[in-house]
Amino acid sequence: MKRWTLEEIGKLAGVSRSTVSRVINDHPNIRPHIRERVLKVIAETGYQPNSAARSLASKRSKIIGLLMPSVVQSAFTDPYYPRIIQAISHACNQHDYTVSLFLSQTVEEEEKMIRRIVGSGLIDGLIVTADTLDTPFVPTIQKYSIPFVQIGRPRDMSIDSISYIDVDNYAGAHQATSHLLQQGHTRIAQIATMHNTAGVDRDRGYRQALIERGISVDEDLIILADFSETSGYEAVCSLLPKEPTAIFIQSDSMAVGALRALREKNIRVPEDMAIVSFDDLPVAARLDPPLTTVRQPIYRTGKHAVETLIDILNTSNEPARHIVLPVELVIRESSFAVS
Amino acid sequence: MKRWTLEEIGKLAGVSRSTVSRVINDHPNIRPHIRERVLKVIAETGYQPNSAARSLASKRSKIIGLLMPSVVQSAFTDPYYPRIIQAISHACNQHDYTVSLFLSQTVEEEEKMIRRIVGSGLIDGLIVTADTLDTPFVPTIQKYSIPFVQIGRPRDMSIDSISYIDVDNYAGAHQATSHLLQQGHTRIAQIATMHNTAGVDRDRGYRQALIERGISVDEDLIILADFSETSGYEAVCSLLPKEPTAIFIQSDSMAVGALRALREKNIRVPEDMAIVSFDDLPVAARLDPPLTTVRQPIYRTGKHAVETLIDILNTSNEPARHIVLPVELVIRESSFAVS
DNA sequence: GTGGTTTATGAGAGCGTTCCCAAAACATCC
DNA sequence: GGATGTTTTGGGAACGCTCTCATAAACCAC
Repeated sequence: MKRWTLEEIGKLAGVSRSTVSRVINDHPNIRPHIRERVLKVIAETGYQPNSAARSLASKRSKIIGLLMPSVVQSAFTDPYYPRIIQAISHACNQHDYTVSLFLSQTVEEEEKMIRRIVGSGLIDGLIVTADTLDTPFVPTIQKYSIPFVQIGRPRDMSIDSISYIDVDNYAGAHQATSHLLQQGHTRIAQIATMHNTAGVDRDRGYRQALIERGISVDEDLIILADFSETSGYEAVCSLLPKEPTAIFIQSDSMAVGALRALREKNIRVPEDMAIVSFDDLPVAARLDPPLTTVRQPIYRTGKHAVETLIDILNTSNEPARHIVLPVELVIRESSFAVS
Repeated sequence: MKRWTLEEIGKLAGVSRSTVSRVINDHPNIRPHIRERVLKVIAETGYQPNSAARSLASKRSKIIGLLMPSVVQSAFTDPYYPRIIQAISHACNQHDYTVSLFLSQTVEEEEKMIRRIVGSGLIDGLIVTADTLDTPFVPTIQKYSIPFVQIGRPRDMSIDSISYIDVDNYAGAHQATSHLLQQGHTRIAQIATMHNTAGVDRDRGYRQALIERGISVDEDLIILADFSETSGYEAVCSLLPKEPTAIFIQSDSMAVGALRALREKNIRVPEDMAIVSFDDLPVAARLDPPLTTVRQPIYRTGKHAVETLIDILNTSNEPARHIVLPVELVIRESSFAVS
């Protein structure tokens, strides 16, 4: 398959390089019959503009990077990440952008990678999944002043300058906890994480719901975990002596581990222990019993991230965009609401 | 952060553009003190070569594409894919390559995408996960004569011209089935898939193991499924009336569904039904009972794919490389071998 | 020193676009 | 039918690198 150039296409169509370029880039002020003639030649030859030349001349590569920091790696078993990757990839394709993937294992590697990517002008912008509260690469990225959006709210201090997409973790947790309260539970435990703002916000929602009902928060009923299945399992074990009647679990994957622990101890769900969790991953509906859980729109999160970034690229960086997507409590059997 | 050019770096170091270029690209014939002087300036300025200019001049982008065809999408819940993405990404970083991700939803989209990617010279090579037996994009890729490697053996007809990395599905299935035979089972069912060559090869291994023991294959005991958890569940249901005493299940994710079905029917594993499966995903060890399963080296598969592709890029396309990685039977409780 | 050989460096051209400016073509009006 | 204004087109320069070729510098032997 021959690689054509603008010049050649122009010659075939009887016009100049510039005109062909204008046709391709949808410039106004082209006489219709010329445009058609050019398009015909393009179609016949299968001409594709050379992307390197384009980037060089226009200073835009139409590539956006997806950076998932080192810590996420361990959590790569969580189906959340594949979903978000998928969403971002699709959205990029739709907008004629290409995604490049940057997964790093260690912090140093990360630093080096960012330098290389960002310094070389390979990418126009960056989507970053904010996993931890301390995101050492953010300063680096900002130094190069490359547009980026973060998935997940950054910590408060930097919130004004950073564009982000988040889901309403606070409201979701609030709803989940309120739902348990409505079932009459008063000793509602929480399996929580504090590594990222999602965890922090969910914790806030949980607390607020209790407070609104006049129930004081019992710190003993809050167990810290790390989003992994195993940590959910362990959290339940250490929670049982404290005799809660319900648990709000901050993620489905931890809930999987939790259910396993409860089954082993012969504790019935929801009769002896009501469970509400967060995410609504596909697995939630298939568990025994099916999980009541807060559905977060992962796909839309990814889509919004891409579209927001592209918008920033096409306009300007200011002001930072903040998008918070709504969540929805999906009631299934694990919380007893059905019976 | 200022973007420097070769010319500027050269001026600062008191040499020409060309010399700086040679230092960066590790050319021989540079006097050591000059090289040092240049390197010093590069370090001080934080200079990074512009990748667009590089690609344009050298006709190599140092980007490789990872193409996952439409059909894979549905199976994106299978942890296999995240793992392989991770492996490929890491391997690329290690070799100073960048990965671009191309997930397509529909076949037409795929076609269009390939044209755009491949025609524009954006990528140097392609890694393709071969999900189905019919891979309509392979001809398209070949038309553009862009180097690529496939993950998973292609169907026989095109095997000679295509480089691929595969795991030894045949041997794995053979081992798994033999293991069940050694436990004294004779009515060994199979939950099989035939969508891709992995499924076909595993089926062959299963059959061969039976035949070697003088047991004729009972086609009734082979149920077709599609790698999904749900299909595993359903397969078990339709298998039970036929009263097998053991099942070889072609993937862990189907085994998850299968175990769920067996638990619901109060059939004990491994006492009433021995299970051996394939993949050894993290979930396998955590199931109840832990799964005996054939471990395939997913991470190494990805790594080999990248390295093989880079090797092809640096040398020539001929002859096609074929790599088959060994697998290993991991014996846990679901097959009764422990007791 | 001289001549010849090797090694190290610099300058020019070219990669295939985009962008800008000037020229050409066309339209409008008196 | 010219003068004027507007739209459309073409050509030059630039983007920042690599690659080739020519030349300058260094080296070596005699």
